[in-house]
Amino acid sequence: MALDNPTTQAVVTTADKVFDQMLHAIVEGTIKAGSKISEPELAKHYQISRSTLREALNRLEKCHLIERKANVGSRVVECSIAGLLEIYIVREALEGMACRQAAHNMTDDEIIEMKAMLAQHANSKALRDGVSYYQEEGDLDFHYKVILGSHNQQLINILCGQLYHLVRMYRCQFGMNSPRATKAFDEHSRIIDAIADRDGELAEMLMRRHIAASRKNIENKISQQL
Amino acid sequence: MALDNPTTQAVVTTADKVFDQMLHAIVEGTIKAGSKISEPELAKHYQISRSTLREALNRLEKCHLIERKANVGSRVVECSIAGLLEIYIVREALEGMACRQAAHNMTDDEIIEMKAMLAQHANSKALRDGVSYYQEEGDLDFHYKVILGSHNQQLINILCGQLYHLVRMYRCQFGMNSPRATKAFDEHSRIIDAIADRDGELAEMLMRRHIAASRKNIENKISQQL
DNA sequence: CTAATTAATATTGTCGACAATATTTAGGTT
DNA sequence: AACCTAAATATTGTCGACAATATTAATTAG
Repeated sequence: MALDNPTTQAVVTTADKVFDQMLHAIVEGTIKAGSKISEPELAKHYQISRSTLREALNRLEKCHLIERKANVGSRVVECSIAGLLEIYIVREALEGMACRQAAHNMTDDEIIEMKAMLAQHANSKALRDGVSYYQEEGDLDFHYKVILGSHNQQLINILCGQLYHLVRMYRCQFGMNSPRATKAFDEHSRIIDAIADRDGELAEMLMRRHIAASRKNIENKISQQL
Repeated sequence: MALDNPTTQAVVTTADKVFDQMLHAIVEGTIKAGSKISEPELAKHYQISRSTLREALNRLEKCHLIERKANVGSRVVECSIAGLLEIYIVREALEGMACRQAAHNMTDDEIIEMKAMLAQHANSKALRDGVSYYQEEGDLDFHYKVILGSHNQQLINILCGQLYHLVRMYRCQFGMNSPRATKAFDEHSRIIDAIADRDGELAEMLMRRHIAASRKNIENKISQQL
């Protein structure tokens, strides 16, 4: 899968595998949002002991994909509009800062690599045809690279390690294919330019606007539906 | 304890208690930073089974206080200057945004309560005498209130749930009592004013400067020591 | 028939033992 | 003596069973 998380270490233990499977299942909605998680049932389903399952559940909790109450159990998080907007607020702050840091800390090679990636996106059939590819994988790839470029392990952990699974979940469940594809591409280009110029202040501002625009796009859609 | 985390739910299970004890031990350095964690040894020390201990370890990992490698074990995180600066970068971004949100979302009552808290800090003996109290608990209390005032659950979780334990750990281990006490107090006052004026943009800017000033203060200290 | 109380059931929390993997120690070869 | 190899040891991962708590069902009083 194209946007495999560079921060996720190699999957070795069975708890890792089950975590991976459940991650996909939750993100894609196979395990429904808001549903209660039955440990005995899932343990039987994955053919593992409850201890191992609970280990996997702990990692899902780290990604904020499930919530646990003592002596009661776990539930998959709900996907609400309010929750989505909350995430966008966090992303605006963190990715904005990541972008500023990337402008300071990215190596020249990393910048070259990023430009190459964007050029590839520009040529990609999917972008010309429609919105699908770029919106999904390409967009996430771009944001990933910027975050990694910050060279700030805390930022990387929070954004790539936990928040992005939630972002993907929302994208899957709400089926986001907004008409911002080409516009977003242009914004990405300008962001890279700012990073290449080592202009952290501008880079942060552009990234924040970029994310805020997506958020407002959603807010508009919602208000229209009412 | 004055700055008990409002997001931490009631401690009911034994794993919770052990988590709490280990949390304090790590923050205060009783369990040394960078040290390896022996599951059999600690399980014996706390008189619990390894399963329960591992449950506690999982929560510590969620706070980024320990790091685990598959089939190898857990280590307490190291406290490096670089790591501290990374955290300040994240705080600047997230608390800045939290402050902006607080300006939008805090209730009038919450703002009144905050002003009262600050007035109390101004009168507090500790502030007049020295730097100790305000730097430690008062400062954290202030930041907590702002974060909670954002009414953004994601922000609250990340900042209060995980990042602040690390911040406290650094404060304990590096023994931070900078000469910024009265200056910081003034900055807090202006931030609250901005929130009361519902000026989110200014509130964010002031909070970011406030945190950036702390970071630069540390950077200066370090460069002097070299 | 409704509501509260209690009994029955199911689920989560905790435990100790075994299996798989890593680390250390001992031994042998160059 | 240094280095690689292999046995021994210790540590982590996984399992199934029991205890504690919550949820549901049954029973009884009003």
